Amino acid sequence: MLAKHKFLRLFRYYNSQKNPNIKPLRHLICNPLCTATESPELPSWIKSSDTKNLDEDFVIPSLASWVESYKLHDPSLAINISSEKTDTDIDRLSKILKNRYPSPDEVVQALDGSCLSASTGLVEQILRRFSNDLVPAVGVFTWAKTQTGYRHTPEIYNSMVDILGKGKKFDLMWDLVREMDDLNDGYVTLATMGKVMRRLARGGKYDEAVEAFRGLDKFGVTRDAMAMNLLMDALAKEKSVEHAYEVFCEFKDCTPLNVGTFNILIYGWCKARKLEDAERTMDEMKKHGFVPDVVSYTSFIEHYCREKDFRKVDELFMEMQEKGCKPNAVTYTIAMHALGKAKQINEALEVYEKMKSDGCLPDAKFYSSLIFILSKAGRTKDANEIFEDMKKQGVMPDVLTYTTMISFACEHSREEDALKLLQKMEEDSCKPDLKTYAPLLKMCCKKRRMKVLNFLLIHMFRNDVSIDAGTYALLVRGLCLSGKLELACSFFEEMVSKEMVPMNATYKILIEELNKKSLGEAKEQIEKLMSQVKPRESV
DNA sequence: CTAGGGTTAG
Repeated sequence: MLAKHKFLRLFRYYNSQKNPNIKPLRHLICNPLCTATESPELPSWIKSSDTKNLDEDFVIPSLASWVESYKLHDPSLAINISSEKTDTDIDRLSKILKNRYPSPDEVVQALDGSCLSASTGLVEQILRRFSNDLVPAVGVFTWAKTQTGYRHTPEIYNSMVDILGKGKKFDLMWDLVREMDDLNDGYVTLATMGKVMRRLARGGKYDEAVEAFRGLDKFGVTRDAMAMNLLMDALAKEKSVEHAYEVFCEFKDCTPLNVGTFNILIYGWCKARKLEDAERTMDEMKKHGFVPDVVSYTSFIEHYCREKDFRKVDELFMEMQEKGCKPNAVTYTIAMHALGKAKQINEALEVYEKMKSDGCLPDAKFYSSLIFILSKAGRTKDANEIFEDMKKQGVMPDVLTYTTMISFACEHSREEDALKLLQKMEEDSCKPDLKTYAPLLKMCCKKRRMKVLNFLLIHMFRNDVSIDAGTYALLVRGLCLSGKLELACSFFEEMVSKEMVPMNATYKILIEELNKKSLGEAKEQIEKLMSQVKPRESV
């Protein structure tokens, strides 16, 4: 049967969407937890591979009727749904966390003294809101476990594993994985171990990531093609395609391979500018009886785009045609974007024309790129027209489209436009992310709009967007350049208090500015903080 | 998450 929390998320999702994007829906529904026979049968379009071009008038009623039949199927859900409306718990909980307790234990104590009760929705939201803030995240997670009648879902465990990995707390991360395993309830899945491997790879612990893969069966997870691809992808994306290749060599004879396995390597070699290795992998792929597909070719096209070798890009498009491999929206996006960035705007627009004549439909990401290159070329009016036109074509702007529009509005100091777009996003139920807020924050620093800055910080919090080290760096730097040193110092302190390691450049600019203004006392304070920063965990 | 993101320079 469909897990309750999952149903609730689905419910919230369908309640909030004006323009359904099927991808997250499928992600929500299509997993082993949800495929049991007792559940009302899912609408068939959810499982169909054609996730694009489903229109709203069709999807929403279909989903709504499924949700209704599900409610009948499990009447207890009605109660949960009505309690969804009480968003005061999250506010009260957040207020307590604002006290910035120094350790998770103290968070637990504070929460024990409150009359809050844990629920899946509440914990999920807190973990999102504090995903870059370990003390409150771990505190709430630990506290919720002690609440009677509450049990963490596997997804919440997975989120916590991910948060610990992101914060480089690898020992704690492993402890938690073992704790999940001890529950003996199939809590550790490939989703869990995927996060583990990815975080280890990102932390440069390549060997440990491989070890995690080797030991998958200890947690009852199968070492299949999907698991191996996950590991290889994690390694290849973190600048270590060589490690990915080693994994490939070691396991290729005892693990089933698929096209994806080879594409991950091709992509990795291309990204690392090792074209010969990429070509060798392509040959090896053929030897294994796999035919290069659009993904394989697109990786090569991207490589030549990076090299600005557009003659070679054309050749590859031709080769694809010969081989009967149709380029898709991704392929066209890459080619157009690269031409636009290389200031060959007319050639870029030709790609758009070619795409249309080839019968390939643009998607939101494609339009975002088009808007980006037009704006970059100073053609703001055309960019705006495309932004309006895409909706008429039935493609709703996504977070990247809005971020692109907001970035350029900020770059041209069109404050009002930028904020209106942010508001429009909300109306469209399109959630902003850190990259959406970054240009807005930067603009506020530059123009010394402290009230707007404050508004944005609250906006972020309300949208569960947790500030990361990069965003703190942007704030400190921007405020330094605008002479708002007091605020710059307080963000620096906040950053350090979250165990983030400031970059040298961030530290340097702050010290320099404090020196310039002869603020000796504040400078000493910052130096003291910096000396207490724990050096990055190594080996 | 097998491929498409502009990020931290004036």
